[in-house]
Amino acid sequence: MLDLKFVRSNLDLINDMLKDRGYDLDLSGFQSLDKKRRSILTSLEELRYRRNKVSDQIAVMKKSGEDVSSLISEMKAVSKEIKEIEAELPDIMDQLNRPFMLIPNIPHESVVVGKDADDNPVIRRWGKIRDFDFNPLPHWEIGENLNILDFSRAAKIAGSRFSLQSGLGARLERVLINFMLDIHTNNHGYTEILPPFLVNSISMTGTGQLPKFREDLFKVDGWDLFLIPTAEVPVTNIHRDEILSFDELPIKYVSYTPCFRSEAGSYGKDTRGLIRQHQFNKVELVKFCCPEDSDQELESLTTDAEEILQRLELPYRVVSLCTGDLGFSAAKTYDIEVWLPGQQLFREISSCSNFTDFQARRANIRFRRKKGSGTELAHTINGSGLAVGRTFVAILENYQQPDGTVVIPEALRPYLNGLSVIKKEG
RNA sequence: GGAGAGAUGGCCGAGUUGGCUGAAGGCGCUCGCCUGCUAAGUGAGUGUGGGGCGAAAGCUCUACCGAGGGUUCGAAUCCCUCUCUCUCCGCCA
Repeated sequence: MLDLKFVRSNLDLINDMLKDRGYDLDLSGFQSLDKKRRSILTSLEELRYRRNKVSDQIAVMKKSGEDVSSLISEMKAVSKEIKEIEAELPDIMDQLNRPFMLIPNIPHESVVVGKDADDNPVIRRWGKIRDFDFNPLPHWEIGENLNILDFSRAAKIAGSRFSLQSGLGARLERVLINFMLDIHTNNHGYTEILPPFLVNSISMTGTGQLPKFREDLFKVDGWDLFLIPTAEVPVTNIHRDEILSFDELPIKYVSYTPCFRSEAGSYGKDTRGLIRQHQFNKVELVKFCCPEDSDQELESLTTDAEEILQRLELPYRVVSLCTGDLGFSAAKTYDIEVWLPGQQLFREISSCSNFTDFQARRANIRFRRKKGSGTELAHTINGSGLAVGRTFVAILENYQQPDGTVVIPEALRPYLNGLSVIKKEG
């Protein structure tokens, strides 16, 4: 959510921004609605002032035994009027808020204007793409051949877009989670969080999933609870409605959670393999910092995520999302894309974003520079560090051997009792 | 699931026969004074959101005592609903 006062006085800028982002949002009614809101508020507060004053007067007069019946009947009318105006207000607020909540964040000045993913500039590349002297297979074939991935039974149990890992497949996934958490906590100074995997609608609104993206969420029938689509939701909401102190910033959290997404609207896309699942594991990095640091904190969060790929020796590139590809709440986003030789493409494995004060305003996350000074909105930053399932995919495809086995990256071997290769079991 | 208790400012804690209580008192914190010894004393200040005026400092109004409704001229105080916390019983990983 943007600042109301800012929008009020920068409507042209907002409209340009919406165009850059490819949004079709009509804000023409905004100004008159906002004016109406303020005039209603003013008259309401005048009436309340009067009521408060006279009520005090009544109390004093009553004590001294004076007759107050005429004042009371007069105030009866005033109270009635107040109630009528109060009843109007929610409707105005709602009319004003509905489009307002649908305005996306303003892109950072460094974000290039573009239409879609094809316009995303590549910022840097890392690692050498391996030269295969055989035809590399996609991970679903590798995994099923090794009996560590089973999509048909997953479909039997739950349906399409679910997966089942077994044996070393399950173990590799678990070990990857530990590996990532260990690096971020021990080497990068993040505090580990294990949050609820279901959250209420207030939390979902705080991070921007609601009201705009309800169809993407799984809701628990009969409860005000949703399955989290990312740890960003519970972890960012840790400090909802809080005033942080300057000294504790930046706050850095790392959290492993499963993530649940309906993937509505992506029918027919990535139907094979582990790429797009209703449930997947992710290790998420979340930061809270002061405004002047958020640019730098996004850079360091991104390199924190990159380090996982470097240690696993998986080649990747970093792209900066253009205006047309940028997410709703983000001012700037770096996508880290890992190379998948089985599919001959770079695939997003982490998305690192600076939300500036956009999420913080919704979620009411503030900080105070000094005791007694005013409050300011914090900036929030988050990114995957990394998507575990896609890391699993990248290992299978990049480390596959002609005989169908998969070599385990050096960095993971200590987590697997020194095991160096995944062979078909049983 | 059954029975009961509670939810007040950064914290503790008054206030429940409705009326200068945005809220006593204490602690903490900030600034000043005093003092000189790892402390004590003393003075002042110390919530958030919204509106109006102002270049600003600031002034002023309004709302907020878990949340939402209701009663009333007037509610932290009365009534209803909900949420959360605690205690006991039951059940359970």
